[in-house]
Amino acid sequence: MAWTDDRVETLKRMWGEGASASQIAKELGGVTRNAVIGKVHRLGLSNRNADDGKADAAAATPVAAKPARAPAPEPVVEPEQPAEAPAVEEEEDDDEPRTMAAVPHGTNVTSLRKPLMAGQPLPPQPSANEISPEALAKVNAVEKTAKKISLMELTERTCKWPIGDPATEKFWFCGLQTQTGKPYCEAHVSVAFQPMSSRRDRKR
DNA sequence: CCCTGATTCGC
DNA sequence: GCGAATCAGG
Repeated sequence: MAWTDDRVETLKRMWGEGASASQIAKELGGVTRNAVIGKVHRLGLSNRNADDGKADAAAATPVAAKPARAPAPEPVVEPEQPAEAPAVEEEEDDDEPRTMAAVPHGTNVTSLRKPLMAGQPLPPQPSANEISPEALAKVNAVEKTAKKISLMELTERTCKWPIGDPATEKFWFCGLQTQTGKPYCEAHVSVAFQPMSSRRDRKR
């Protein structure tokens, strides 16, 4: 695969949007994340420096300009952006055979658009519903052994099932290994995706 | 273990 | 210029 203008453009865009090298590589296809990183560096957009070129020689000489002084705690105001907070929901393939098993008890689906900033688009919380008791028990058991990872630690292979109250400190994600492609671990998949068959084998 | 970007260096 | 291998970290 060659770095066509088109692909480079995509690379720049995604990198600018904060996508990871592997994500970009996957998007482009035919390249590895190493290739992407290598290209990123060659393009010189690895790190965005506010000032480039003829800046302070002192700042450009980290080795020599390293006083054994106390590291002056400068309030470095970095315009860092959380990239995309809603890492909970994948935006790509939205054609998953998901069948909302249970919407939280009294959740106003219509009014959880902007007010809630702590909890992003959250998957359905388990509630006493028509979910197989076994699955629920399973989940409860899993929650005890969950890795309890934070939002930033979520990856495509970590269970994104939220545990606890997003408005509280006691909030984390399951974090166990996902089942494969699924956003949740096995236990949570079983409660998140209902086998939409209520009475499958009826008369046939 | 999973992941991230950074760097090196033969091609 | 390219990117696999490797490094260094979370």
